Amino acid sequence: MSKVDSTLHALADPTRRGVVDLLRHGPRPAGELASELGASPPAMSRHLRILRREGLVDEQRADDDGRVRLYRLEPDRLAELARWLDEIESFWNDQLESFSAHVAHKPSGGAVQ
Amino acid sequence: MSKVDSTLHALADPTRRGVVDLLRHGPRPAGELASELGASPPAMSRHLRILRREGLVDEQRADDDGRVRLYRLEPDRLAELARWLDEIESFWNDQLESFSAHVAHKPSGGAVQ
DNA sequence: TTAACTATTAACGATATCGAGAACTAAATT
DNA sequence: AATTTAGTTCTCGATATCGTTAATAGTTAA
Repeated sequence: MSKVDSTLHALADPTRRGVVDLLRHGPRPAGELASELGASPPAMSRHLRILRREGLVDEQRADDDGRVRLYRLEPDRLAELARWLDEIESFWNDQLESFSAHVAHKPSGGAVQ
Repeated sequence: MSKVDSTLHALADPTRRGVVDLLRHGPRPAGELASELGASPPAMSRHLRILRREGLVDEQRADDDGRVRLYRLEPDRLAELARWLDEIESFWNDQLESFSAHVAHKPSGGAVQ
């Protein structure tokens, strides 16, 4: 349903998560991603296609060498995922609060920890 | 490597993510989770076992009826995942900052947008 | 214009995942 | 004690996923 589903699916693979980890520090050519993560070029290409399809990365040819394809992180989907997690956490904190309020008879501002 | 991998794998399935979404609002019996998400009891049981194995949920028998197994969210793993995303986002913001610094010659506090 | 290089796509086999139905366990009800 | 209820485990077949090898496209270098 939500786009978070497909984002999670894309990140479920360790190689693809490794790509995201590497791209945090800046754009990189597909070949470097492959060699650093111990994946064959075809395998990496497939992973990159999935990440591209899910909008997690973006591709662009290198200025100085048209053969090289630079991949860079596209953080919007990750931000969505972060929002989903925040949502869950806020609900969770509400529950903890109401629980401690129940116990301590102090409706707001109780030290939950 | 990291525990985030297995967490993502556990959340990759839409049914399992639906379970997490439902459990945000409070504990629920396995049967309710199954019927609300349109999964057969055996299928739901398998999904719950995976979520339990990855530490995302916890199970406990109901006080008033020992047949019922209540599942509740265990948010630690989700918090780890949130931290991983925060890490990526902070790197990303650093990059945006250094980029805008490059452009605007003002190292800190520039409006990135 | 060839040859080398970067990367992608295609075809195929191995492995993993998932759901459905049957059998089983444990607790409550009668 | 026998039956019903809640949930799990087992087995099996269908489907999806992933990696490897081979072939292809586009770009640069000789």
